[in-house]
Amino acid sequence: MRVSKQQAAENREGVLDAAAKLFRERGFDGVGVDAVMAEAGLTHGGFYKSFASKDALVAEACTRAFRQIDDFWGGYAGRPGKGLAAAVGWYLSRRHLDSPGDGCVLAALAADAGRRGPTARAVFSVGLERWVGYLVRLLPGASEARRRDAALARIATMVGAVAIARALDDQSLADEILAAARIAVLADYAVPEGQSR
Amino acid sequence: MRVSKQQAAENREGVLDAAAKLFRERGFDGVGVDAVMAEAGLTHGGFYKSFASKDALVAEACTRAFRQIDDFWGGYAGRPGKGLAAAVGWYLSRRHLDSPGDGCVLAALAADAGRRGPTARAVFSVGLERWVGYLVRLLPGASEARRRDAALARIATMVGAVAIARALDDQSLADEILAAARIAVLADYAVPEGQSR
DNA sequence: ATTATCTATAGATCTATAGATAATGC
DNA sequence: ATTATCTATAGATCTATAGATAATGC
Repeated sequence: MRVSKQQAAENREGVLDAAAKLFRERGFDGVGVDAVMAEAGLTHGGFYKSFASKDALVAEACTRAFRQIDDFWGGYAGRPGKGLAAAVGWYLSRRHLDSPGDGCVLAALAADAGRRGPTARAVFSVGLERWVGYLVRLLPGASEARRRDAALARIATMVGAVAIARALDDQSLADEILAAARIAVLADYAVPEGQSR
Repeated sequence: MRVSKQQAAENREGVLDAAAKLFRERGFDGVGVDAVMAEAGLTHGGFYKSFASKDALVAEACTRAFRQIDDFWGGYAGRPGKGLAAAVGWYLSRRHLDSPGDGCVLAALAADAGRRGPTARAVFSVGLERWVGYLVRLLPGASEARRRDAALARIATMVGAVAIARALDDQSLADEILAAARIAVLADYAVPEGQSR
């Protein structure tokens, strides 16, 4: 019943992976500690040897989920121009909609995070700030301040579009809002100056 | 212990008001039937005389919450030009952030709705479509199709900005994303042609 | 007599803890 | 001997139901 120190560390990682996935799929209140442990292939009793509380798990699991944003947007942040369209294309896609457990933590859990305490909210503040940094690098524009505003607004558009599209029963309306968001996020940036609108 | 037919109808309305408020504040999974009934000043046992299930309550409470969107945006939809800035000004305000129980149902519950069944999601589809209708009337623009795209994207921006801002621990970052969304939502529309960007 | 609400409770689930178990690591 | 995990369970909470209660409405 006891495993090696390394295996125990791997198990802890597995719990975090399971939590990061399940929370995004069902929300913080929709997933119990038992479900997370079961997803990780463990029994629920051992949970509190690794984590102080469910709240601590929430914070760590979100930190982990934000790392996927780093990987994705950070990966595009080096390249200019075409990178933005490709990244936005995936973000505002049906594929992203249909895989919340592996998708953007903000689109899946921003409202849930708003109902939690300072610990989880701090993770979201730091994570958002990093995403803004990557996006600022992808957006051409005059001043740094303007690019920062543009990045913040575009993140809001993308996150809102995915969250809303998931809430809809009407698939064609969901596709419409994704398409409309794509146009708004790429307009004035991917398209040469003065060509759009 | 029994009340008049009229009083019973009023009690049912009170339960829906309580649910519409509490769900937006704590999420569907964060509020039990008992809490809703207590908020309405009733005991939980009587709940199932009025509603078939919690799911039925969720759907009806969201329908009620969407009616507030009708009142607010529908009220502005008649007037052109200046109405948009005023409506957006409230929507993207600290006051709205701080009163989720009386605020936009999409900003508070879109992600939650995405985890529910077709009944609740149908309410969101119909409610969103109505909001789009009001906003299309507020947005000048060339073709109907372009105005519809603009309305959808701007709804996504507003909903995303409020949901994200609520998730943040950092108040100044929250204010920043609200301000950035304000600029993005009003640009090219409230500002005379060619003057912005 | 009907019925809106209340009291009480069943059965499930959730967070958290206690103690047992058995393999690791000194 | 230490400790990672398991079994078992406490105490709270959640959805839903059953039966009692008492005022309405025929």
